[in-house]
Amino acid sequence: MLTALAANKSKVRKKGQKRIRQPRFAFMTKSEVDHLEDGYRWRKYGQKAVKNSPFPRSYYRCTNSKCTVKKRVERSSEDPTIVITTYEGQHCHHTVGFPRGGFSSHEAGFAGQLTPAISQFYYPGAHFQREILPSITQPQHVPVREVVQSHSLPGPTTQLATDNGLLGDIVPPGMRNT
DNA sequence: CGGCTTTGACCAGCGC
DNA sequence: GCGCTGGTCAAAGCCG
Repeated sequence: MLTALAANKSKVRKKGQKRIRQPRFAFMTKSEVDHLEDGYRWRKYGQKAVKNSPFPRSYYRCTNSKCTVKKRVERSSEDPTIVITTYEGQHCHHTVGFPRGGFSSHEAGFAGQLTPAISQFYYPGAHFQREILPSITQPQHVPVREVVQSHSLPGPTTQLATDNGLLGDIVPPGMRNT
């Protein structure tokens, strides 16, 4: 890389903004691909190596300018075949035409009304099982929603989810009665 | 040509 | 108070 260029870049830089706490939803998907189609279009804006995992974490943002939903995608350090997708925020729009996948408008609309990641259950070619942990159905003081999805046995993944503590996410009011 | 990915650096929060 | 880590930005490059 050109150092001169890098120096020039640093001059114009001014980022590192606040960290707004938004509702997050974590999903565990057993898949060989990192980026699962969920009916929305995502733009990758960053990738970082995280401490607890040998695999880098990718950061995506919804391409819809009016939509502030973000998502993090990382692989489980214990089972590389498990992809942990964490959604932050809620979509303020329906899915786009699903240019790259096999989504029907009905399913896409359904996903848009619930949570984007739910649509992953319809990921073509994979049979996902959704497992909602007790803390979800019976939210108490901490509105935590933990969803584990896998197209294999949910047992190990459930264990993983709890062990890693990666799925402790806040559920927005509108999401609880689903 | 437009959109998306890559990549390095910056910033803020948190823990020690 | 300092250092570490995570999260975000923005320019350049690549691809369709």
